[in-house]
Amino acid sequence: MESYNHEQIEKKWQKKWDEEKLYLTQERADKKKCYVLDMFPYPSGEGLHVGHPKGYIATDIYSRHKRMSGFNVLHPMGWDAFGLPAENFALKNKVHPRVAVEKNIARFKEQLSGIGFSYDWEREINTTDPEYYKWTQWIFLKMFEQGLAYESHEPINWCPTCLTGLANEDLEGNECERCGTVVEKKPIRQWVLKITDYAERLLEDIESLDWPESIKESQRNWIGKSEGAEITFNIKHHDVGVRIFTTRPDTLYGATYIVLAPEHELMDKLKVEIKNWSAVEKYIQEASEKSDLDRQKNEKEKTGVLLEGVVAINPVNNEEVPVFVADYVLSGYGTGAIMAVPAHDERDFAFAKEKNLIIRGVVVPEGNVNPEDYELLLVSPTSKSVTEYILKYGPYTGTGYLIDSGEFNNQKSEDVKEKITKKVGGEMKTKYRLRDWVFSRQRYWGEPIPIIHCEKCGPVAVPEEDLPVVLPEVEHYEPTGTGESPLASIDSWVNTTCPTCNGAGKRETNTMPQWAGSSWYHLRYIDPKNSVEFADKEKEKYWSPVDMYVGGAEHATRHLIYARFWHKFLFDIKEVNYSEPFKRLQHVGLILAEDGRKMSKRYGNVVNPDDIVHFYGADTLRVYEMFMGPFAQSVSWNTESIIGPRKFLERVWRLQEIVVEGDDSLETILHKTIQKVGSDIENFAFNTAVSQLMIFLNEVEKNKKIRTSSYVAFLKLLAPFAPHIVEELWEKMGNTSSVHLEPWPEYDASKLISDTVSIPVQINGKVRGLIEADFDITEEEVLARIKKSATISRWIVGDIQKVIYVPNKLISLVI
RNA sequence: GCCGCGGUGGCGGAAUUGGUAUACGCGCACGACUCAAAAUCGUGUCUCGCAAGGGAUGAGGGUUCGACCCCCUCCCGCGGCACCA
Repeated sequence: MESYNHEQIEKKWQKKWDEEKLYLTQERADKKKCYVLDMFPYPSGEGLHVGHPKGYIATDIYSRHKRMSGFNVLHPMGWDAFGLPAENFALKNKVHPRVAVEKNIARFKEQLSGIGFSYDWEREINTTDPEYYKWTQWIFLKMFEQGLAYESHEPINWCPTCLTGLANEDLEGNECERCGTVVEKKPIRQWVLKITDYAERLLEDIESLDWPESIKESQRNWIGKSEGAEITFNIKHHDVGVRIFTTRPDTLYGATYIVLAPEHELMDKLKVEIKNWSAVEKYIQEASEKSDLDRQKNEKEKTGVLLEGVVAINPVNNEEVPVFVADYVLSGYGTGAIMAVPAHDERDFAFAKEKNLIIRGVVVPEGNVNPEDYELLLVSPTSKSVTEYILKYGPYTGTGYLIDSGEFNNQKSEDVKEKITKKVGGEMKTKYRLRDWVFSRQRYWGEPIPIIHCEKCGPVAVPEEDLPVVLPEVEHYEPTGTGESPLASIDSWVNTTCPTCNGAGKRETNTMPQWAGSSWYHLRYIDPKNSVEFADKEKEKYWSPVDMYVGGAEHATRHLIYARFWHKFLFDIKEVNYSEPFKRLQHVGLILAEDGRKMSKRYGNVVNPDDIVHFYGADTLRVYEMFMGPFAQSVSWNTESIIGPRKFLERVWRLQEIVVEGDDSLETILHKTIQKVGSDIENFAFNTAVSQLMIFLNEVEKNKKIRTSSYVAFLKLLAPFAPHIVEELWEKMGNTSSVHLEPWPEYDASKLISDTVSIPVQINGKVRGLIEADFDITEEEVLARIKKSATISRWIVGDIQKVIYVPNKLISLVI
């Protein structure tokens, strides 16, 4: 027997599979489909490190297993090549982004091909291909048509390093997610997508998804639903009122002042009324200059100014209350105005204390109160005593029974929210934290937004037949920093005619963000070459939705929200059949460097998969990465440990020497292995699947022989994990077609049970011995055997009071 | 602060979801083969103890014949949200 030469074997089969187009996918009515998708990579200049393929290995194993189990599997790959990373790389290396991307893709592809993935490369897509982004632009126009894409001049987050506007999702705290620079607020014209129209559905449908709880939770937090009421406080001697938003209308009787956000529109209208306008104006000015960072730093410190001469009226009791402007109220949320209830809200309490304002409690806590103090409340539930209590302990933000609330006294706070709102003519309202998606970037390397600006007609959609609007060649593609994209300087491209009136028009020069192309790419794989329609309806119906989606958890509140939003929109305009794109999602845990840090060129700790493939082989790499630990968990790479999987494959290689005809001794373990490997793959528990394969191999070696049929079954179980070595061994058995087209072995449930069992004997909760017995031994027999055994029965001192027998598992005696 | 996930040998991690804790692998130690080394194979490897036994799944309590698993109170790590009314 020649020794295991991984390099030769792997090259041989990769070439052959490719030539035979083994993994080509077509729609087939006779088979159930399974769509297995990886989050496609940005082809960055650094190339793949050893962590990138982890997810791809998992989906490859999953796909191969599904194929062998009779499914028609769609398993494609492509490139998310627009956006800042690609552009920044190009700028740094002084090459055109298009050239850089082409080069990087070639490099990525070469690296991937060495690992033996079963992608259908005929469906390869690239978001920067005009034939691809034609449809990205098309979707944008459909949204524009429906009023979901609109122009806005609101101040947005601006990264002073990347020189572009950003969406909320592009921030980490208040830093640019790309470069870590603290963002500024900048008022520039921009395109915005109305994702907030979908907030409720995006939230509701989370429940239907087979996704990790942590990602679902992140999305719920990101959408941030809260239910409350909008209530108007009239302003004395004035015909306008202040519309406030509160989640606690039940505390309306406790409202002792009103606060407006500095940017509130009422400020201008009340200008003449406000006696101390210069002070107020100064405060507003200062607030606008404060960065978000300053605001957060001084979270505890509440600042604000009283609007002298302005008095609001609490609609529930006609009480006159003062009005403040303070930056602890945010203009972007709710109505930008609140009623302040210092007795029952931390922030209002802090502000009231600072400014010495009235604090009036109207809700009595339910339990959990210092008994002495609670007595104070119960004996005399008056404003005074409650206020004393609150001053002593701080605000009570829970629910309870109302006091000092007129007709609502003694009712539970939860029960009166709607009643009180109704009484004052307010309205129950639901608010979301989610903001509309700032969709324009002032950068070169992105999809041009297909809009033409006309002085007469306003923004006009580029007619569908004129798509794609191709990104023009440009001499300088560096960002300008002016709020205009580099495209603005190409007059010949910018100046065009208005499609509506044929007058002079100017093209929109902003481009789309990084996330545009990836928001629908899962659909492009279904019909990757279609240039006449978005996607063939029959094909879409056949493949949709994605059955298994695998990628990093860092996309929880970015790509995964955007893609759900676009998909729902496409569902609404009847382009797709399902309202959710990704039925099941697994997230892949990072592979960290040996030093526990992220792998990065910067730290010089990158392990290149090419080296591992060359030295240990792709099959070893695959088995190792799956064996390292639970799939979703991060683990540190450890080149020392990779020897384990390598030795395992070498031992598998030697197995061919001990294949015999007729030997039944491995039946039970074989069927257990078939069962466990299959269910583990389905559950993404690859580490225990590999471990079970190792256990089986250990048993075979102990047995010193394996019969042909068991060997065949074992090879098939290993095939998804180590496709090359198995294919070689399969061929050596005399087979002429690929093992990867073979059916997955089935297990026989009756053979899972071994003839004998060993039953631990517990006496008063401690294991005192083992009873080796035939399967299905009765309780009486076990007890008899215990009595016979001196080493066990010596522990029985006194009467047996209770016997718990779990058949074939355990017996427990209580003395 | 709120929410979610987690904490098991020297290391990565198993444990059929309440039934022999530490599978599988790495590392380490010893042995075989060898002139020698590598490779390979074998044995051992949670801890205290000569042993009989005892103790241990972040800490402490509880439920149970029996708890890594369920309940309560804490501690630590990771992730999301956070002046969102």
